[in-house]
Amino acid sequence: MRLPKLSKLELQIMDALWSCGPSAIREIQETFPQKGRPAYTTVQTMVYRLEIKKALRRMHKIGNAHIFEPLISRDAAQRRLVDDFLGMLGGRMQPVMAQLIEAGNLTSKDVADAEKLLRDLSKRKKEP
Amino acid sequence: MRLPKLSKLELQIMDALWSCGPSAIREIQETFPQKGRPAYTTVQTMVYRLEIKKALRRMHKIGNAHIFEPLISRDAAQRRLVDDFLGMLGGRMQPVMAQLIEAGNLTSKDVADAEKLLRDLSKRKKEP
DNA sequence: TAACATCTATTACGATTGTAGGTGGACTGG
DNA sequence: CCAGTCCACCTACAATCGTAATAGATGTTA
Repeated sequence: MRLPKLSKLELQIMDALWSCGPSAIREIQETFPQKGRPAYTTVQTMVYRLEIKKALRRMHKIGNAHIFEPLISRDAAQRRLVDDFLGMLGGRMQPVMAQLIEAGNLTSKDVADAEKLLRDLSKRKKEP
Repeated sequence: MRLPKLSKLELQIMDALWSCGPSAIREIQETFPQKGRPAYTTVQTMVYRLEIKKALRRMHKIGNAHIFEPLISRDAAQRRLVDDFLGMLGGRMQPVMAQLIEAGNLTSKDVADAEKLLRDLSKRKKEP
C-alpha cells in the first residue's frame, strides 16, 4: 500500500506532525484537548502502528526520547480519505455535495473558490 | 444510537434494500457483482448485525426465507456518513471541497445544482 | 550517587468488521 | 415420500482500532 488507510485517531496524530513538525510522543499527546486526552501510551501505540504502516518514522533522539516525522503528506492522506469516502457511496455524489455544502461550515472564500472550480469544470465538460 | 454507524459492506447491503425494496438474503447477495461477491453466509452475518443495529428488520417469510426491509433511510445514513467524514478532517474543509469536486465525477447537472446551492449560500452569508 | 521523572518496549483486551464453515430444518420435484 | 436444494442459525477467526497497564531503561537533579 503506497497510501495506508488511516483511522480517525491516527489522522489526529499525523495532524500534530503536519501542523507542528517533527515531535516526540509527549508533544503529540499534548496537542489533544485536556478533556478526553488519550493516555500517553495510547498515543505511543498509535505512533508505533503508524511507523509500521510507514506513515511516519523516527528521525533522531533527544535525550532518551524519539522524535518522529511524517512520511506521507497531508494532501496525500486527504486524497486517500476522500477516495474511501466516495467508495462508500458508490458514486451517488449529488445529494452528498448538497449536504457537504450545507454541513461544511464553509467560509465565503471557500464558497468562492468552489464556485470558480465548478465553473471551470462545467466549461471543460461543455467544450471538451 | 439513533443513527448507527454503518461500515462499507453494511452500506452496500442497505443499498440493495434501498434500491430494490424488501429482499431476501439471496437477493441481496446477488446484487453484488459476480467478481468478488461475498459468500451467502457473509451477507447473512452482516444482515443479522444490521438487524441488531436496528438498521433493518424482518418483514415476513416467503417459503422458509425471511424478507428484510430497511428501517433507516438512505438520506439519514448518508448524513451520518458525511458527518463522520467531516469529523475526520477537523474542519479543514477547503482543500477537500476542491478534491471532491475534482475526484467526484460530477455530471453537468450535479455541477449546476452545486453552483446554485453555493450561490444561495453565499447570498445568505453576505446578507444575514 | 540515590531518588525521581520520563521514556521505551512489550503485552493485553474488548469491540468491530469481513470472512465463512458446519449442522440441521424446510420445501420442492419426481 | 425421499433426495436434493435452499435457508436459518450458531460458531469461529483474523485483522484493525482504541484503550491502556506494566516493566525495565535512561536521563535529571538534589
